[in-house]
Amino acid sequence: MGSKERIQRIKEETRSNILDAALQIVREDGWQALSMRKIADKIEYTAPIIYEYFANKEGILFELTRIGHQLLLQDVRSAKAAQTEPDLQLEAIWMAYWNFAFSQTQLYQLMYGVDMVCCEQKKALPEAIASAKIINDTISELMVKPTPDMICRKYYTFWSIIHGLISINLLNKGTGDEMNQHILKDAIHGIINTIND
Amino acid sequence: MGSKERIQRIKEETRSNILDAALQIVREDGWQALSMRKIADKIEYTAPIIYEYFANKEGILFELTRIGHQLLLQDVRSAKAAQTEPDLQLEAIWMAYWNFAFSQTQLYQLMYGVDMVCCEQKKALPEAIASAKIINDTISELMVKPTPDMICRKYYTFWSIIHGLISINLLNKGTGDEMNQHILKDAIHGIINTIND
DNA sequence: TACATTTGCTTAACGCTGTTAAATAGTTTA
DNA sequence: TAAACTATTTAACAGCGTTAAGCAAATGTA
Repeated sequence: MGSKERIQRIKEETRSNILDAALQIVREDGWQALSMRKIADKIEYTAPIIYEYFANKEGILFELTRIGHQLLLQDVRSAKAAQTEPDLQLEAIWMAYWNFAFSQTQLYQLMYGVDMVCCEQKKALPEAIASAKIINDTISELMVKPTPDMICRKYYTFWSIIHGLISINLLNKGTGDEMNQHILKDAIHGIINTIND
Repeated sequence: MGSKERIQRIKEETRSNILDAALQIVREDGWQALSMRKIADKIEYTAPIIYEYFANKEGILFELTRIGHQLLLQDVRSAKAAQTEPDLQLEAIWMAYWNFAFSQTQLYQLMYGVDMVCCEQKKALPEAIASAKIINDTISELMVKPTPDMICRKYYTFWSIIHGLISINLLNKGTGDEMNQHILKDAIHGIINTIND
């Protein structure tokens, strides 16, 4: 009778289990180790079951990308809220990106990896847009005469150097050591100081 | 009789054909389309033949990485040679990186892609080291009191922002449009101007 | 209660992947 | 001419993403 909701509930649970299992496999053995059959093994089903919850493997990756952007958005919001001055807010936000990349490396790789799929959709992800908006707003607050074009340019400059530093550190299997964190802070201050040029 | 050399020659030719075929496939349909059988088709052999020239697929990727670093090294050398002043040399070198990324996108993806294989070997590649040395020397010439530590830090800062900007542009399927080239030049000048801070 | 239908799940299969071993054809050597 | 060696292919294995068919258990209906 009233088991409609119960069924719905365990279905959502299974869907969540699939995502959890996928992430667990990737954390243990990297993206190249992820397969539908391994996910199925982990949730104690067989592979075809997964296709009742996701259209295909890319669908799972897309959902994980979304989860990643959700988590990052939370961190960005907290970072901004923890500071009052725009310059400190901006620094805190980029440090949040940095920390996210090394604490959630696999999600970061998926979200910003070069060859990873789901490129088109990413742009449209509301969580990603929300994070970008927070950053743009903070940059705007720092400018004496902000124009959309200048804000965008500064945003790209910031994002490039952070993403670049992170990439190099991830490539070198580093965990974001002190020297590079130093470089990051230097670069952030450099851009902030010349933000009105 | 004297066909030993001829055989050697056509063997080297086949090896080269394998690499050419691989690169051609990747240029046409992307990295995910590359397979041993497709390479074999293109050179009009069957797949197992390839294993007499390369240990495995990763061996091909490694060799392509090497070729990429060789080409880039040439560009870097030309860029430096075309200028006399260190600051202009440095700008020209980074522009060479930028142009390489968009003219040889597939090789660039292989050389610096996040999830691509051959990570450990890359650091040891002599061509990659040679390019890095040229850049470090040029940075050193720009400094009034260069120390290894500071040179390294500036190198990382440069490389991060260039690699970051390139990544974003490649992700957005862009071809390195004018605005981002503008950002790149701005950033380079910014770092050069504060190189002694 | 008996039959029909739907649901949940598995098995089997297709075409693809990288890779290896066995078989075959072709050329060289004795 | 017979034996040895070389070049190349065919066949196969295990794994991949994905789909279709089958089965078994639960549900709805008479």
